[in-house]
Amino acid sequence: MATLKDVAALAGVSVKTVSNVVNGHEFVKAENRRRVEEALLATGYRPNLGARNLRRGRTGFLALVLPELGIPYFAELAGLVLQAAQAHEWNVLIEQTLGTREGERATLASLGTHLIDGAIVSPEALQEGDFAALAPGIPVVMLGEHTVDLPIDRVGIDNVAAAEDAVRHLVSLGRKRIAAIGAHPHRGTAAQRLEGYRSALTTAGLPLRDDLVATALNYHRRDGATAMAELLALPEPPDAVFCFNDLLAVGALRMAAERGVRVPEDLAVVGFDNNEEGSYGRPSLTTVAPDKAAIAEAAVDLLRRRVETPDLPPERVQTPFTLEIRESTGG
Amino acid sequence: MATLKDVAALAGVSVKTVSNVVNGHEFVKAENRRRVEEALLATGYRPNLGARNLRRGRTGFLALVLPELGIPYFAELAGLVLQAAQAHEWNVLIEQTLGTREGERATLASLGTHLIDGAIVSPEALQEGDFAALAPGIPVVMLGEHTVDLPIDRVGIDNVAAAEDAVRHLVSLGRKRIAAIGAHPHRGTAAQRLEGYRSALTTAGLPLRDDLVATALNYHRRDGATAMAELLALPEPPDAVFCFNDLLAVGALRMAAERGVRVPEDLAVVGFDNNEEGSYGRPSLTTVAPDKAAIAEAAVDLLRRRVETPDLPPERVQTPFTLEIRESTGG
DNA sequence: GGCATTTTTTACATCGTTGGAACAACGTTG
DNA sequence: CAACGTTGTTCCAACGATGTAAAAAATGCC
Repeated sequence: MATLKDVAALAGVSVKTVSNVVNGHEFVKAENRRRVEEALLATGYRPNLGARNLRRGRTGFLALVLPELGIPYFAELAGLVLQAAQAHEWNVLIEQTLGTREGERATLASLGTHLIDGAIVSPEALQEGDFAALAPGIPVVMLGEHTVDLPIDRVGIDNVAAAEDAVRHLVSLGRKRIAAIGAHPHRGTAAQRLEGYRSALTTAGLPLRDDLVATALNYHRRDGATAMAELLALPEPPDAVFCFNDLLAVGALRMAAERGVRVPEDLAVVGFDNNEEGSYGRPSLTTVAPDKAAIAEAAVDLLRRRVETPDLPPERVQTPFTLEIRESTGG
Repeated sequence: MATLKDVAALAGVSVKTVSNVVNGHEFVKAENRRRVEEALLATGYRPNLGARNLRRGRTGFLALVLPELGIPYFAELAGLVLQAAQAHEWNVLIEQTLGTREGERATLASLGTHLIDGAIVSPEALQEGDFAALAPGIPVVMLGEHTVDLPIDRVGIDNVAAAEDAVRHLVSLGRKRIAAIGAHPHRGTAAQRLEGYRSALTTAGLPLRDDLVATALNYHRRDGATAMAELLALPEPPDAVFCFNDLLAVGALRMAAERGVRVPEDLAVVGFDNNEEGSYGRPSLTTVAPDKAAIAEAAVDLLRRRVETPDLPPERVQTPFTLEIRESTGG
């Protein structure tokens, strides 16, 4: 692979002159510029970005830390972040934590390897104190909620309001025994959605029944199915269920069908995330639809600002969402 | 951010000694090792991978070029490649081509920027001559089939045999009018699956009817729905359909349901890819299940071998697959 | 203790690039 | 024609890490 030195030798000028041409600096004589450009073509020169970045102190990389690409929400989000980053000439390095606390800690710690200009992190299991692992001085933008309150930039939707909207919709259908699937001891997002669920029930004058709140330690389809099975086994099973993500809802729908429960007649179901999967299922899934493109763009933009001006006060960006009403609630 | 120099100053030894400790070389006195390790902890040193790789002549990066992370198959595969790459201390850079020929050409051309040690490419629309854009000397492993026959490493399943299995299964159920969804003028994978479909029909003594082969220019859910609608509008609609991927099948299932066609009674459906989505739908989807982990591992491994020994003859690795029989064919 | 041998440490050059200083060539001006 | 500013070029150092070779220290042996 050709280096600046090779090009310079071929063009009969100094290395720096070639560098000047490559970087579009002025003050290069037309004659020399022509010869350098010729030599560039002849050698097929490509800058070694590693060396360039070493010299410039900027890497041109951004890390995207998320639980798992196998989860549609994160896969879709990752695709959008990739596109948003491209506009800022950033390459994206994706790191999977597999949703474990240890994985997240380790990944956070590895961010300090000078390889990246900053990181967008979607935490799931992080807890108090884990942020100490984060090398100081690395610009980070957090996605969604987390339980720890640190001075770090954040992007996300108003989860409480979104959950309230979802549950209010179920209330408006006349449902009385509205369950929730997805409570979690350590997830900030879960806590907020639970809060919205409770507040909507209270506002509607419905009782808060603990047996209608199902915990899910993971948010995969099978966890939704398991939780649904438990709810349906109650002496007074629910007539509606609000799932904290679409995968849980898909699992719940499947289990309801297996148990002969009709959706939406016997049971109305609402999800969260608006995965494309939900709109093609039978019944199609009513769901809270965060504007994922807005999240991706806001995160990349916020990160760019922080990289350029590290001393800005931390910011909290709220992105919009809508409620997509489909067949699973009779829409 | 601390550098080797800082650590060396703190420990009172030379930079190289610190480097030796970091890299686990022998011949470091216990006393010095202890002091260096102390200093490493105190400074929170992290190696600058850019600099290290510059020196080593290796970038530590691998590009994964694929159509779109929003497609479950590629998202799942990407997750597995990430994991496989980790074992070889490779960071993965994901590039989306959005499935367009121009996107793929452009990405291939940009691989030459010295940024990566090699690339794993899942081509979709590449055609004859497009490989010229690929900078020479860059190790590349191709996933799946492509129409061009070049001396390049490849990993994939036997698509002809897999399609034959799928269609043979439909034949064994007694279906007579077996349709296919997913024919495509320029996709190697589509050509192979079509070949398998035809050969299985011929072997079973069933006629090849062109009106039962639906083209899909994209492989998204909506394309499957569109194609299914066309097939169901035929004077003699099919009693089974083999979809070239699961997304097409999901769309087809949805459309069948909307038209009041019962699956599997009136119509048996088989997909391809074994997305988790398919196993939770109603009915759950019978599908060809490639061993994705094996594909990811084989690709990374093949790439490693090629990086280390560029002169090896190109290799073709076939990974295993199974047929998962579920409700959509009465399983 | 003197010498050879082994172990441990260090200085230096290097990877490919770019910023800055220094320098050269040039035309312009007083 | 000397002094000057402008334009264009080269040289050198540096980014942070590591391989090499040489220097230094420790060890063994007679």
